[in-house]
Amino acid sequence: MVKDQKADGFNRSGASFRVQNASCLDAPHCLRFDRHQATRNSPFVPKVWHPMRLSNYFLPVLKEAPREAEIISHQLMLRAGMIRQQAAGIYSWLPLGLKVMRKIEQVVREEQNRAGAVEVLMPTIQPAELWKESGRYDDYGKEMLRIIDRHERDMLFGPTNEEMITDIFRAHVRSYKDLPLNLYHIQWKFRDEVRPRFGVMRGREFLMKDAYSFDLDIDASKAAYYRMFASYLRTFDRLGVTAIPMRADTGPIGGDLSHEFLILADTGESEVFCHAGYLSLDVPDASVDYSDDAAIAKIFSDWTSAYARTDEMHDEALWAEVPTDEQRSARGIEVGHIFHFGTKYSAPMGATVTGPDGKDVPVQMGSYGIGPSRVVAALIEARHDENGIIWPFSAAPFHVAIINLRAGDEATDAACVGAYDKLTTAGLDPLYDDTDERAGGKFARADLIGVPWQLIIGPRGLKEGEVELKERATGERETLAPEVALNKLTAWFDEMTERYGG
RNA sequence: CGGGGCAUGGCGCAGUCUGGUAGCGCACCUGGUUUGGGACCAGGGGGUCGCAAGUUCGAAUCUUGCUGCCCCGACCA
Repeated sequence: MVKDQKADGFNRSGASFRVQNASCLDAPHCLRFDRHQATRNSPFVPKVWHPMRLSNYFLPVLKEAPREAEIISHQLMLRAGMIRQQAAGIYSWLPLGLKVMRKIEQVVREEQNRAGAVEVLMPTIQPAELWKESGRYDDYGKEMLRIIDRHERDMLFGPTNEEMITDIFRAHVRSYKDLPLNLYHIQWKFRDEVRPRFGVMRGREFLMKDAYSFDLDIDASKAAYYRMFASYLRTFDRLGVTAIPMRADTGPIGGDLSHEFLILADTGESEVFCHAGYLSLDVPDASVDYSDDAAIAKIFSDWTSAYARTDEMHDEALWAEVPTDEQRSARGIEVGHIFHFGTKYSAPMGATVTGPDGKDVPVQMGSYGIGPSRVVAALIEARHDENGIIWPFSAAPFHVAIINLRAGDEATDAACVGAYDKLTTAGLDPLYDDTDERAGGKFARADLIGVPWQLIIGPRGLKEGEVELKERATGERETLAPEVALNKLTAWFDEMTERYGG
């Protein structure tokens, strides 16, 4: 932040640039024309553009949901201007949707890094050869989008990356001393689903974080699995939802140890059955020591000892052993899936390391997926009301909407801009609604896009030295002195950062 | 891929049965009055009615074929 700048960061002269809030991930600062402050006859009044001024932002909200949207998250994502459908199961991400997805991605990234995984980036397009080596080129079926390039080479749009990561591993790793190793990336995948549906919940193109672990033996590989397991618990906890690990079928990826993580939501796709104890189990906190195999194994054991299965894996006999008053059945959305699959890829593809005894052995592998694009929809399914979305702190596109009830009124504008500066200085990411819409429209829009707080500033309140603060989740409104409201927001921000900020 | 449905301006819809050359609400533009929970008045712009062929003097409307999208099922992060 430039220190000696006057409080009005949006000064009309446009003479000075402000250092952009680090949390803004948008386009570089540039000169734009502020249509709000422009007169009708001369709209080209250049000024410093701030992207988080709503009149300069791109937030195409809809009053009515398009007919094709059936489920609530799809409807709300369309209404809140987060996405635009381009074809069945294929979406453009508009600014608000992109911002949320990036925040989710960042939480996932931080927790992967914390658990010892190392980020890479593999391409979306892969050569068919690798898949012929593993035998999956023929097995994967029509879900894999096959492409022929200009040289008549068989290519494909990657539905997953086991083959490619195995290729990278075998090219660079020779010794058991380089293990354990866990590489992950966050990249777009394409699966040509027979029937895409529910918006980005089951799209054909989707963003996935996929991690791959490499270990010398099964015990070490299981320890790697447990670390990812623990990091998933932390990831979803930080995202403000309860995700319960459930024993899963291994599916086409194969393997013999697998769990799905399901967010509980009334509108979830699958029916789940679990022991009530899961709803109050402690999630490992930020001090978790991933180098302590025993501690991590205990987390795994604590989170898997009681019954928890989806309808597909449901076992009535085992379920009957759960005391009736401890049984909970609910709906869930799968947001993560982890597999241990041993040497399924390393053996056929020759990914071996030399062990301490001098013998080459194929590495033990596991893979670990979370779909950030799906998590966006899943969070909405889990957290919404009749007025719109209710974002958790970590995924919220903005922390607070500053609602100017009389845009153009000098004192009100100044108060809003002053609040904006104080909040950004404190680290918050506010959205300043400086449009000249009516109050009702602004409130409805702020509710719809689900920003945690609304700071409502108007001339009537200012005359009494008051502003209003509304909490989105509860709907509670308080009339406060501006300083008190700002202090409350910054205190909230500090507390949330402490609790969910990683 | 099996079953069902839909396709008319940016969004939501009427008009189709019973053919006569397209309408409503929201949104958008202009002017004015407004402004603390989705304002009002006046004026205005925007649609080859998914595509193609056919029937007819005439097709959004009838016939045939195709395409796209949505829902249920099988499949899946």
